[in-house]
Amino acid sequence: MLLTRASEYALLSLDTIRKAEAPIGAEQLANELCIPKSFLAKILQNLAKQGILESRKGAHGGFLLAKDIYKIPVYDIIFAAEGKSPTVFDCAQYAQTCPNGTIGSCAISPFLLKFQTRIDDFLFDLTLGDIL
Amino acid sequence: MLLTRASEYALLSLDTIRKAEAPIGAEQLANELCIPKSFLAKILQNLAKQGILESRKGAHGGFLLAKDIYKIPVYDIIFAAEGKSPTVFDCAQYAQTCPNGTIGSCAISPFLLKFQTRIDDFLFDLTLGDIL
DNA sequence: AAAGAATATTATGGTATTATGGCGATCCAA
DNA sequence: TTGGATCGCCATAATACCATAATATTCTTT
Repeated sequence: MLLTRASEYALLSLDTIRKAEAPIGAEQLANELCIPKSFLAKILQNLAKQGILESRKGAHGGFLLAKDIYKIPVYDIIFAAEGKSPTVFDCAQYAQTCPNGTIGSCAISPFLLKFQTRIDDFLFDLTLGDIL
Repeated sequence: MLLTRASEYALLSLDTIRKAEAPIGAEQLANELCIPKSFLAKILQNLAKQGILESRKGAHGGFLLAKDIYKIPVYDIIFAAEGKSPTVFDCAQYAQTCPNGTIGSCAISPFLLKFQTRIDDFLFDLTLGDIL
């Protein structure tokens, strides 16, 4: 699978957060969406680091959107949630056992690159506002 | 990752097989491509079942292409190699723990569907001949 | 100061991927 | 017809990653 639950949770959370008027806490969000609290907290933190969410500590704190939903590419959300960009096939990861050791220059490299580019472009051009 | 090594091995194998004039055995192919024999054998068998490869037993047997490379969608190859179609995100697999239990009708379903369709279309229209 | 809430770190069970080995069934060729 | 070559199938090990849990710490508002 290209995406894991982290991305699902991230997108669902953002949908709830954008509808709220005040900051929402991780725990409340976890309850509303029936998502494990700890797991969600980590995802929200990553979204905040990426500049997608703003986090406020202390009483009446929580998370809120940091920018306009039409200025947040879906790509950024997924990258933050997964901790890496969604990849078709990661040659580098298999460097040790790449047949012939021809990383990036084998018969199927052009195909993989083109495929990857298609996906990246799609996710870059699409904003959170477009899909909600 | 969207694809596993099974797809990589399948595509590399098909590239070698199409260049050969006589059937190639699984063992020889494994040696040439530096791929574990048993693992490769299973993949080749799946490609044969799918009608992409033809298998010949006995002396001077092996695998050869069953049809023209421009009539083999990359989608079919991946499906055969992976044992399933490449999915962006499989909601059904998480049916038990889907937030709100709204499978296929949550806020992000339309996005997931559109994304999946893009990938499917890309792989359907692309043939083995196009990428080699 | 005290309470509320994010932040950070570590650990763990489960599951999919990846890889291996062996043996039987089948087929071709001499 | 006989023997070697090859596919076909099953069971299993090892590895890696996903998803989750638990806990302690830091920060901020009231």
